[in-house]
Amino acid sequence: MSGTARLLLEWFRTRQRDVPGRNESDPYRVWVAEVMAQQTRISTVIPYYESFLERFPDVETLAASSLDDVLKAWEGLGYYGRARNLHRAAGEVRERYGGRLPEDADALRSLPGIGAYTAGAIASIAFGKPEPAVDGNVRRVLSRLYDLENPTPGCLDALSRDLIAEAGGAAGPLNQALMDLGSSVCTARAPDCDECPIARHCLALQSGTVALRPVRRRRPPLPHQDIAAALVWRGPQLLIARRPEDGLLGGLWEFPGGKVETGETPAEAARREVLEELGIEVEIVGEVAEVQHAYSHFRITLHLFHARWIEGDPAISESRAGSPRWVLPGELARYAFPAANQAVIRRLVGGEERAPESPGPA
DNA sequence: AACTCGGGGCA
DNA sequence: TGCCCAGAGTT
Repeated sequence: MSGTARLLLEWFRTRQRDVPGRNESDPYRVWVAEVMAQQTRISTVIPYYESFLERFPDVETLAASSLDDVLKAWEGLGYYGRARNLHRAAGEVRERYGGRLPEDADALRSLPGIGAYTAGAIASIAFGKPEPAVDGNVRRVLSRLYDLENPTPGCLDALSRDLIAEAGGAAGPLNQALMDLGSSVCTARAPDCDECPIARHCLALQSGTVALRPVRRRRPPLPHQDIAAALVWRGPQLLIARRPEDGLLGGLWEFPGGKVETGETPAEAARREVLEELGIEVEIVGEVAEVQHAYSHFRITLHLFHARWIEGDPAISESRAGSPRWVLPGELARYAFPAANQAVIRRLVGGEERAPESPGPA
């Protein structure tokens, strides 16, 4: 034994970190934790993990639930395709595998939302299979350990398998040790090599290239867009619509609106979009809020307006935005909305933001 | 291989 | 502000 694997396992054994999906025996719980953790910090995942499992304690419950309910539990966590895939995969697990996750990594890999990393993580952690699980942390740790500039997935896979073999096949603990090391010691910005249990084996540390591993690309500046949307009031009710399931924020609910075109004001854009998308005429009667929000690849200013319904029935119009419906402000809490809307939603649910000129509660 | 897809935390 | 994060799916 080279010692690297043994040092990793010893270091990991002394760690007691509260990480979702670890120290779990239920493969379903491991699965949910790993999907939630995709591109998401663990501290962000923790509250979602507990409440999600309380609401969907097993595959059967998840498969039998509506996508709307699953998205509501996912609201604010981002990458909503994960929730859609998880829901779809639960159905497949129920149909094909009798409600139990398959133990084989390739079978896991074929389920929606389970890629190479997640398949390896579930197989190794939940089922004890000698499979690699290379996430961003492991990629960084191995890149530094072997001083590799830009290793391919296949290369990292092979290196992981070697370490797993050195660990006597204990892939679960070894994979978790590599991930844990990457997230707490061998970090991207400020690696703490003094505290690293395998520093003596680290080729990048010997070469002085730790800060250069792995290489990262520079990103172009984020473009900006103005978005206008309307709180369309019809008496005490307001109008919401469900976004298409494909694409950005797929399946979430929103207030109707769209991009502000050049040469028009946000208020004009809000009125135009409501007419184009839902075929209803409204009059803009006031401004609600102006929200700044950043997505991964662009940023927006969301202009929200109060609007008064004039004519048109969204239920029978040829709408591109599916399933428009009228709801009371207090009912908004049932629907999953994008994070950019949350502050306004809270005010509406709490009754602080109300329809202008409305008589108010009797 | 390049793009899309959220949101939050941190220097 | 830019960068990163226990990645996957699509083209």
